[in-house]
Amino acid sequence: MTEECLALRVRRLSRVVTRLFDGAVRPLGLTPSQLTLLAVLERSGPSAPSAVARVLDLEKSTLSRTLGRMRGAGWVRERPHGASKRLELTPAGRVLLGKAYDPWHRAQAQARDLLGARVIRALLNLDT
Amino acid sequence: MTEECLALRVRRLSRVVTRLFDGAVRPLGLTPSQLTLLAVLERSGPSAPSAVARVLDLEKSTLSRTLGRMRGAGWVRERPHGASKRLELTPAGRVLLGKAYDPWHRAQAQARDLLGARVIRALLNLDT
DNA sequence: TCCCTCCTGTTGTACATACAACCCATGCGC
DNA sequence: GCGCATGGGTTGTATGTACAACAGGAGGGA
Repeated sequence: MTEECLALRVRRLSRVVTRLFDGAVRPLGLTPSQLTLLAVLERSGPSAPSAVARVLDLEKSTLSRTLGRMRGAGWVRERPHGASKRLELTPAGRVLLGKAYDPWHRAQAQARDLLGARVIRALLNLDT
Repeated sequence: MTEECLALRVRRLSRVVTRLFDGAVRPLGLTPSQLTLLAVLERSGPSAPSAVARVLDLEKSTLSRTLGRMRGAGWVRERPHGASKRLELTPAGRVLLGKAYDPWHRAQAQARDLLGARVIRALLNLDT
């Protein structure tokens, strides 16, 4: 069971990769989750939380709390929009994302070395 | 960045797969982490926490707390051993692991469908 | 109009996870 | 024998993650 369990494999891999990125962006006061969120908002422009949660396969409650912290840090802002809202980066958020690019790239390179081309190709072709 | 970020990919995948296994074993009062730990201890026999942490790429502090909960539930036991200790399953732990086999197998099948043969082959060939 | 349902988001609670700081035992050099 | 580094484990604190329960607005049908 320990040999083939996909939960074990995927979760262990997630821990290792997360530590890589965490070490890289931590000096900026940023976590991997938060960096991902900044990047998604930069790419998508103003978005509803539910849409972001769908894209990232994140539980809405999880997203709600992480956004709370990021709003507190002044990196994202939300404006009401019907029954929902629209999330957008603040200027400070954009600046931070810019500063995160180099560390991100370093971690990405480390992760590439760790995973190897085969795994990466397989992962990127996955719609999830 | 969102297109190729390996942290995003691996972490999202971990969330999806974790939810699959969580849904399967939750009725037993078990979490995916705890199931993994039961399986590892069953397979390895009495083990030092540091060894288990190494195998699973788990931070020792994380393992310490998860073990605390499992000890509280009566599924694992520890006996002192020099400066360290040895962890082992209790009979209740063994029984629980037995009951978890069917749900685990179902989740594993779902995960197999989700990931596809290519990804799985790539993952299993990874030493991490 | 009114109610009912559905969609969205937040809050309560519990667990996983990590880094940092600490405690303790062991063993080693001298 | 004595200090001292080293490894192993726990505790403090913060974040991520989820399920369940709840709140609130929007729309639809009678």
